[in-house]
Amino acid sequence: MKQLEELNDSQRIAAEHLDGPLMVIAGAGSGKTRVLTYRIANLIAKGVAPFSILALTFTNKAAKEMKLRIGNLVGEEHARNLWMGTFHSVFARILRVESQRINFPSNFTIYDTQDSRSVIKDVVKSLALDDKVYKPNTIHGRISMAKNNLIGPTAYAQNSEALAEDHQAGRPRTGDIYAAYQARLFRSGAMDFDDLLYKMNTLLRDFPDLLAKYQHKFRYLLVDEYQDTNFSQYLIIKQLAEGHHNVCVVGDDAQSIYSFRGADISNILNFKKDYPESVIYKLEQNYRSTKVIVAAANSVIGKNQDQIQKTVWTDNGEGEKVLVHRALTDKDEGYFVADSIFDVHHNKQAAYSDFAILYRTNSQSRAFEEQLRKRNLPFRIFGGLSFFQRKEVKDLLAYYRLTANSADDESLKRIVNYPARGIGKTTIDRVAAAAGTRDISLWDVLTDEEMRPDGIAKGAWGKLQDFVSMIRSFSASMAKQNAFDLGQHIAMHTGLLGTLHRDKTPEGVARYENVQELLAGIKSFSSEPVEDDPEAVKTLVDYLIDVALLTDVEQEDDDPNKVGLMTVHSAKGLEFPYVFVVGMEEELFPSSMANGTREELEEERRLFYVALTRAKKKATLSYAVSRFRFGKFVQNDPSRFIEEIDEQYVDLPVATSGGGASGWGARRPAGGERWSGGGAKGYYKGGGKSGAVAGTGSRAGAGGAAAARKAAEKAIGGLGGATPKLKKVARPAVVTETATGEAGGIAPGVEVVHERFGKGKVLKIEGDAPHLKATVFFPTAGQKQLLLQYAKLKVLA
DNA sequence: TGGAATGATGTTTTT
DNA sequence: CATCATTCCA
Repeated sequence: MKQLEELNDSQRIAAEHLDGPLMVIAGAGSGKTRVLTYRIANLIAKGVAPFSILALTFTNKAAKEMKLRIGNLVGEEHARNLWMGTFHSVFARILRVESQRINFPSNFTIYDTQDSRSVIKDVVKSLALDDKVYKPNTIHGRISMAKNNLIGPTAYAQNSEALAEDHQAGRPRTGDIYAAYQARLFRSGAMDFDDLLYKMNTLLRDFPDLLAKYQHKFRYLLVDEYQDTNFSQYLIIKQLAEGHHNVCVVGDDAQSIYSFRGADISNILNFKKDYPESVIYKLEQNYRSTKVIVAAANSVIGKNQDQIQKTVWTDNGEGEKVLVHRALTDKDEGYFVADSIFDVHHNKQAAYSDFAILYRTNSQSRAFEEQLRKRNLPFRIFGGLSFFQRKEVKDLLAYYRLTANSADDESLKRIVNYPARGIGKTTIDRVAAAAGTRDISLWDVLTDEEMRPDGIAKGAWGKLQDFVSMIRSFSASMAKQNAFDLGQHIAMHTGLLGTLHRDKTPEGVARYENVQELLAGIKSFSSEPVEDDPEAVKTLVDYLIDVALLTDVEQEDDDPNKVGLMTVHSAKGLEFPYVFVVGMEEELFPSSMANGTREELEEERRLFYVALTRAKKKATLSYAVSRFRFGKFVQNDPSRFIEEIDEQYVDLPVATSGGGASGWGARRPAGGERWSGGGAKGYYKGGGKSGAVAGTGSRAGAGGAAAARKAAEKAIGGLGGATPKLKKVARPAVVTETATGEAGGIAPGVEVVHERFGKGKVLKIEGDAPHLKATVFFPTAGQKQLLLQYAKLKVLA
C-alpha cells in the first residue's frame, strides 16, 4: 500500500507488521491512531477480509473516525464491514446474537449505573439490610470490581479475600446482595455494563463451539488503549487470540487513568509473557506538541516509579512556556480563561474549537460556562450530566425499553405512574412483593389475573390493566414500524409529551425541548439506511441497542466550532492547539479521594500528564486560591503538580503578598512540610494560612486568624459564620469565610432579584445568624420564604 | 393519591 | 448548592 510512505519509519514498520503478536508502546501524540489506521488499511489491501478484523477502541467516536479514515485509504465499501467499536458495544452486539445460550432474550436491556444502583437499593431493602451500611454506591463498586475480575456471585461467596474485606468494612452480606442482584437482572432480562464483558467471557468459557466460531471469525485483533483494559477485557482478547496469535495492542502506560474501573497496567507489562514471540515497537516522536510542552510533560511523568522506559521527543518548534495563572476565586478563574480565549481568538484568528478547558471533576464546568456565556463565546460541554441521563429523556426511553422488553422492572416502575394515572406506591409495592416471592417480573404479575396480590383493589387493578394494554399495543407494532413513528406515537399516546408541554416553567420548557431533541435524534436514526438491507426499517429496538452505549462525547453537534469543556478523562485521545487545565489545586487535582497511596497519586500524575499533552501550541494552568465548593468557600494550595514541572518550562505567576484580611499571597506556604506525620494516610496541614479556619473541630483558629475571621463575619453580617458542622471527613477541609458582601444590604423594604423568581421586595427577616430567613414578595411568583444561606439574592441599587 | 415542603445527604474519573 | 427521599397536607 503506497500510502504507508506517509508514515515515519517506526510507524511504518509497525503498520506493515502482518502476522503474529505485536505491541506498540506509543508516547503521547506519537501517532498511534495513525498506526492503527494504516495497519488495518494495509491488512485490507493485502487481502484480509474486513469482517475478519476486530478493532476495539476506547470510544465509539474513535471507532467512527478511524473507520472513516480507513475508508479514505482503501474504500468505504471495505471499511464498512470492519468490526470496530468499544469493548462494550462490540460484545453487546455479539451477545444479542448468542444470548439464548445463557437464557437471555436477544433484546435484553442494558442497565446503566443509575438502574444498577436502583436495583441494588431495592435488593438491600428486600434483604432487610440497612442501606446506610450497605450503600448502593459502595456495593455497586464491589460488585463491579468482582465482575471485572470475573468473580461471579458463587465464587465471591467463597473468595476469602473478598469476604475478609467485606467483614472488615462491616458489610458481611455483600455477597448475598451480589447474588440477589444478579438474580434480579436475570429476571428482568437485563445486563449491566460489566455484564457485557462478563457474559462474553461466560460464552467463550462454557461454549467451545462459540469460542471456536469467534476465534475463527476474528483473524486479526487490534486493541487501542491497551493500558486501560481490565482483566475481563484482557481475557476476552486472550481467548480470541488463542488460535492465530494475530493480536496487536497499542497503548501508553503513562496514560493509564482508569484503574478505578479495574484497568490493570500489568496487562500491558505482561504482554511479552503472554506472547513470547511478540514484537514490540516504541513510538517516541511526538508530532503534536511544542518542545516546551513535551519537556514539561516529561519532567512531570518522570516522577512516577511505575513506568516503561521511553523518551518522548519532538522536532516541533520551541513554543511558549506553560503559563500558570493564579486566580482568587473559581469565578475569577472562569473570567481569566474566558478572557484569554476571547483574546487569542481575536488576535490570532484561532477557531473556537481550538480551545479546550480541562478539569478534574464535572462540577467545575459551571464557572466557565457562565463566563463564556457572558463573552458570547460558543462552547460545548462534554460528559457531565449526559443528555441520556436526564429525567425526561430516561422516562421516555423507559417506555421504549419496556415496550421492547416487558420484563424490565426498572423501566416499568419508573413510568407506570408517570404521567400520573392513579397507581400509587402502595399498589406497586404489593405487585413487587408478589413478583419477589415468585421470582417473576412485575409484568408477569400484572398480566395474570391469578397473580393479583391481595389488597389490590379492583380499581387499582383496572388501572394497571389499562397500562398493560397500552404497552402491549406499542409492542405489537415494534417489529415493523419505524423507530420514529412508534417513538413519536408513544411520546404522545402516553401523555408524556402533553404533560411536559403543559409545564411552562423554564425547567419544564427545557424538559419538553429535550424530549423533542430525543425524538429528532430518533428521526435521523430512522432515516439512515440499514447496513446490508436497504429495504429494512430501522425499528425502536434497533435504536435502543444503539443508544444504550452512546455517550455524550459521541453526540454530533451541528456546529463543531465551539470551545470544548470536559474532564481530563474524556479528553483522552483528543488534541487542541490551546489547552487550559484548570482547578490545579491540592485536594482537587490530585483529587482528595486519591492520594492515599503512591499508586493512586501516580495515577493522578498520569492524568495530569494526559491533560498537558493534549496541547499542541500552548498549555495554561490555573488555580483558584479560594473556591466555592459544597456551599462554602474552600481554600487549597496550588497543586503539587505545578511545582513538579521543570521550572525552565513554566511561567509562574508573580508572587504578590498582602491581600486583605486573609493574607493570602504567597504562592505556596513556605516550603515546609506538606504532610503531617501520623497515620498511614497523612493529613494535609493547612500550612501558613491565616484567616482560615483549619480543621473540622477547631472553633476559632488562633491569634490573628480569630481577628480576621471576626472581621469577615462582621462584613457579611454574620452570615456563614457558623461553627462548622462536626462531621467526619477523611481530610479536614479548610474553610474560609470571605466577605462577599451579598447579604449586607438585605433588609425589609429592600428590592432584590432572585435567580428564578425575578424581582421582589423583602418583607421581613427572621432567624439567627446562620439560618436567616427572608420573606420576600415576588410579583411573578408570589410570597416566598427564602433561606439567605442558599438563595442567591441580589440587592437592587 | 398527588404534590409541595422539608430534611438528609453527597462529589472523581466512565462504558 | 443540588438532588433525592421522606413527610405532611389537601
